[in-house]
Amino acid sequence: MEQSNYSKIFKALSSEQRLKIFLMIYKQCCASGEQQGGAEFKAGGEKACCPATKVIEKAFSHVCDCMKLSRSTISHHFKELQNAGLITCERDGRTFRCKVNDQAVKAIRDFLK
Amino acid sequence: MEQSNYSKIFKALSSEQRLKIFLMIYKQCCASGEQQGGAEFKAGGEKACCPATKVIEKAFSHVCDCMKLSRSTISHHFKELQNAGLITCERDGRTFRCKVNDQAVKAIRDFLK
DNA sequence: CGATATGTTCGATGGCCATCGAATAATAAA
DNA sequence: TTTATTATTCGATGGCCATCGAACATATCG
Repeated sequence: MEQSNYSKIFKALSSEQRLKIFLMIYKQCCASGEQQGGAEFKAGGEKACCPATKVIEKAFSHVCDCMKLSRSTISHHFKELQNAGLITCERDGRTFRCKVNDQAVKAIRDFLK
Repeated sequence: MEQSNYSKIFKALSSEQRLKIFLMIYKQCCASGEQQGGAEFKAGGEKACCPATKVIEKAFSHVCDCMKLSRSTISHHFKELQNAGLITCERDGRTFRCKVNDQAVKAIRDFLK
């Protein structure tokens, strides 16, 4: 992966709020859990953890519940994470499906190897 | 490592120029090598590669030679990399010693583990 | 249909930041 | 000591960006 792509990824994760959102999706649980009670993502009713390929439903709503940011700001952050290639999202009716991009995860893991 | 620390690291690496500088130091060779002829860092006369603990001398000068940025800007970028804990630098007379911080490298590698 | 819930888009705003050149400091060489 | 080299600091500037609220769009429910 090219340097400019890496700087894009790092720029996307350089915002503390956006990093939190990304990790919420990545871990499939509320990143502010330790401080605020640990509301968890429900992935199709399960309580799964860490398989990056898993599709998260209602990601947007859950992030809204966990973070004190306006909806428009959160929408913006989702878009930035998509633009950096970190996640892919898709709407179906009122459901917002979302998953982490495996390639990006691999790229991050391969950085400094 | 805490999320806020990670966002600091990622912020430092989110600038394409700064990422290039960091990788120059990390790899101990000129990051713009492919495009511009590959002037190399001389680490005490050797032609070493990738041991993060190695101290690089005259890092500042070499970066100045490799990049088209003013010295003040490069000085600023070195400072930002230090503030993020990615490198440590030290002046001794006219020599500028510099090395990558192992802990930071480990933290980056452990991200998403 | 009307009401409610859920996301998106837009314009504004305030703040941060990459970059520069000039001035300064510190050191080495002549 | 004078000069040249090298790095830091400072102030200015232009641009990007995180955030908000309002308006709009879309979909579900009653």
